[in-house]
Amino acid sequence: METLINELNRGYELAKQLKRHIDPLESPESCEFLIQKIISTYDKSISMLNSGDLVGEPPKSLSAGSPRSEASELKDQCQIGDVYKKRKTSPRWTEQVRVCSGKGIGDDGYTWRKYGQKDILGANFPRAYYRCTHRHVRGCLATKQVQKSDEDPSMFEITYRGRHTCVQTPASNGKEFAKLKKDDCQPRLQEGDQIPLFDFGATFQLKTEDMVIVDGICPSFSFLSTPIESQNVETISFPEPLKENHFLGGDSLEFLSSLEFPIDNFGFGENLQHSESDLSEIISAPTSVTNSPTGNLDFSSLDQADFDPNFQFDTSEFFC
DNA sequence: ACTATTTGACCACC
DNA sequence: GGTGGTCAAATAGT
Repeated sequence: METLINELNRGYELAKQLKRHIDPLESPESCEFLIQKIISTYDKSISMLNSGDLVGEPPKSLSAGSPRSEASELKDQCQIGDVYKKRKTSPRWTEQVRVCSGKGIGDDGYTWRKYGQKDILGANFPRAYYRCTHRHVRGCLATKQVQKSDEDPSMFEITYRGRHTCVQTPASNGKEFAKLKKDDCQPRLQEGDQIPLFDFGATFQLKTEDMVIVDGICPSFSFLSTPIESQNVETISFPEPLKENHFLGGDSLEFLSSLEFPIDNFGFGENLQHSESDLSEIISAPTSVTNSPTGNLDFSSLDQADFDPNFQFDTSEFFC
């Protein structure tokens, strides 16, 4: 295990060195993206290994934040009348994900409703509590906690608790998607604001006229039709140059357009009028990239595609 | 009017 | 008794 950690650390450092040697002006955005992806993967893997998350875990991908089996799943099945006793018997496994960027944190494709916030002892920032919007309608007991990192205020630590028992689709969850909140450093969107794309740091200019375009593009990236069971979370961070319109900002929408995603597969062709929250949701949803049925989708598919302008996602695999 | 967020209070756990 | 998680009334936003 120690050797493995050392190797991962080595790879992590090498990837960072490589990143430093690449001239952003000469390198394709894809290279920058992939390198950042590598670093992110190493970072997560190391964290998982150091925290012992893999002990007793099923052989899932190292790059994903595997659920931690804190207690028997049998407890998950308990039905407790007293709401306060639910804490005792609710699903005990948790997932943690670090999300780069102070905007659009935790936009993972599910709709969440904030139900509380607490100052945590020893933490510089309060912890926000969210539960699935469909808690009452569909009895979904999934919750998550969002807390700004003490070490790096630009990072957020998100802890997921419980599995979604609801099935959320872009069309169904858009209206209720968690609003951006000032307390979480998520300023409300306004025309001209930069909003995160993919929720890993990339941003692009939000313009009223872009709405339709975004509606057409973002669903392709939103791994929203998330399976109930798979909640591994992937953190992908774009380097600063990419945040500043080099990759997805401004004219870089061309890049997204060039990917030619079959948006009709998501049912967005029928409803191009989305609310602001719809947009933020759609855009940021892929925070949990590995929420896909593949369990570890990552962007390996992008690797294979080498950013071929003609590349298309096989959505049948991701969204079925 | 409806929905989401805020926040003080309550409760379980350690 | 302290702390964290949740509830629910009050408040804000649309």
